[in-house]
Amino acid sequence: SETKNCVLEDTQDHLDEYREWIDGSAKHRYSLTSREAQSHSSGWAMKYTNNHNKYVLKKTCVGVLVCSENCRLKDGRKIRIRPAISDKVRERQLGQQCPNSECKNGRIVHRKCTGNNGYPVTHFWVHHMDCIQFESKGRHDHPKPEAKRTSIRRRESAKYNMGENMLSQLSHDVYSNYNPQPFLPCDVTDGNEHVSVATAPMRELAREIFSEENNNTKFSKTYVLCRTLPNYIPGFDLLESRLLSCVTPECPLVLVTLYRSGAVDGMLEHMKHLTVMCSSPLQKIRVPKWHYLVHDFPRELQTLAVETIVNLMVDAQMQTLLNEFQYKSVSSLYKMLRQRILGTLRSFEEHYRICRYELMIRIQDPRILSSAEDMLTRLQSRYCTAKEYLNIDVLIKDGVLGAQVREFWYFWGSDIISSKPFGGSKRKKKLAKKHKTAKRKKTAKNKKQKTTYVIFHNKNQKTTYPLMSFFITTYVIFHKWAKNSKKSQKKIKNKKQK
DNA sequence: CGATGCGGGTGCA
DNA sequence: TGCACCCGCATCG
Repeated sequence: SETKNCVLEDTQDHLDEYREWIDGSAKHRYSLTSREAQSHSSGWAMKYTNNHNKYVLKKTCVGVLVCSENCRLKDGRKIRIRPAISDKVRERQLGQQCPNSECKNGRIVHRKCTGNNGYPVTHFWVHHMDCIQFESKGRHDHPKPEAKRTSIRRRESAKYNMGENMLSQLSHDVYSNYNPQPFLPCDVTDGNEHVSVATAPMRELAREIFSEENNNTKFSKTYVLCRTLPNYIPGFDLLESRLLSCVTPECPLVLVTLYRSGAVDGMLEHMKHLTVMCSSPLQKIRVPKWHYLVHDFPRELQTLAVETIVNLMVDAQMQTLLNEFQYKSVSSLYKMLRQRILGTLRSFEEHYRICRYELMIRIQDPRILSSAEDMLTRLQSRYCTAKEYLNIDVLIKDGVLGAQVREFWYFWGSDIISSKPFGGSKRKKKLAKKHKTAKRKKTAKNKKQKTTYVIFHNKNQKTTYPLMSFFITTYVIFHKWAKNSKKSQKKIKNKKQK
């Protein structure tokens, strides 16, 4: 097994392209973003098999349905019907008349799969931090059943009785969702390169601005806006990434990243890297500590990019929850987490709109309002350099806008953010302290009574801590869910006893 | 409605 | 204890 582990470690970074018709014993590592891998699908008709192991999803092949007369269609092909996955439905399929109009005596019969030592071929699926692992055992000793698409297409055609052209168009539309197109304007081949390349600009910029050695402790206290040159990083064009750090253990980093374009792999690598960066090095499991995560993608990339991020977060959360609670029911938890995280994602436009609105309604004076608008435009401009951004921070600190902006940050940003750009005078510090202690009290209170979790249910704070609130609600939901499942188990047991 | 997954349960080696 | 298989059930598209 030691050699096996070595081999696994060697290939750890390599992800495989999803393949539909895997035959023979094989092992693959698929991307977390792969739809097919997510749905554990295969060209072969595979049914779920209970192996009493919550970590590992096991499926067995249900073979193929063929004609008892072994007839041929006009084009010479033989009948290979995809068997239904559920036993009852498959039972129903058997004995029906052969769909070939020229075959009159033919009946549908089941050809079982015995390619795995006399047993059906098995597939195993395991979800990991960085990939979905697949393993197949045995070689199919029967022809391929018709693909999922064609069997559905057949149903569609029966339903709508459409012409061939319309039909192919329809199925193309339907299935374009299932086969995410690889992002074309991507010339990156090796995923490993992204990480090192991606880190450089941030660290370089940090060094440039603060003229410091690449010292991790110092770096972790900087407030950086980084803007990378177009096409500087292969795989994705990072428009800008704001990174705010602080010493608070719950939330060491605040991150705002905007991608202009890029390949999913590149983004995934970038996000992975950020996950590591945003995690405390002492932690065994790398959990992203994003306080704010705002993304703006081109429309065609949005789904994939969001998918990437969500998967990453889901996985990080999954690992934590599973480790924390020793609960192994992966799939429903996975789905639940996905939904929660998707619910907390907000587009940059939306985020900006809300922030801007909140800022503007606080400014009464029309002159100040216009200079605020100017400032926002300047900050938004793609020519705004990092130094300039810091200068604007200084401007805000002592300028006319200071009070409003500060108030805005206290309300919309957390104390973590606001304390950075608006350190400043004693009065401001007092203000900040007030806010901080108030929040701390609340937190402490709620830490004691673990079952209520109202910290982030306050209307204002909910918007302030979207992800934190997510973490908390996840925690609550998870507990409720675990309780309920225990309850239902008890109920069932009680019923049986009765 | 069927695909998919969960999990209790049984029989066998 | 591991494996194959059965069944009922819940969820989802």
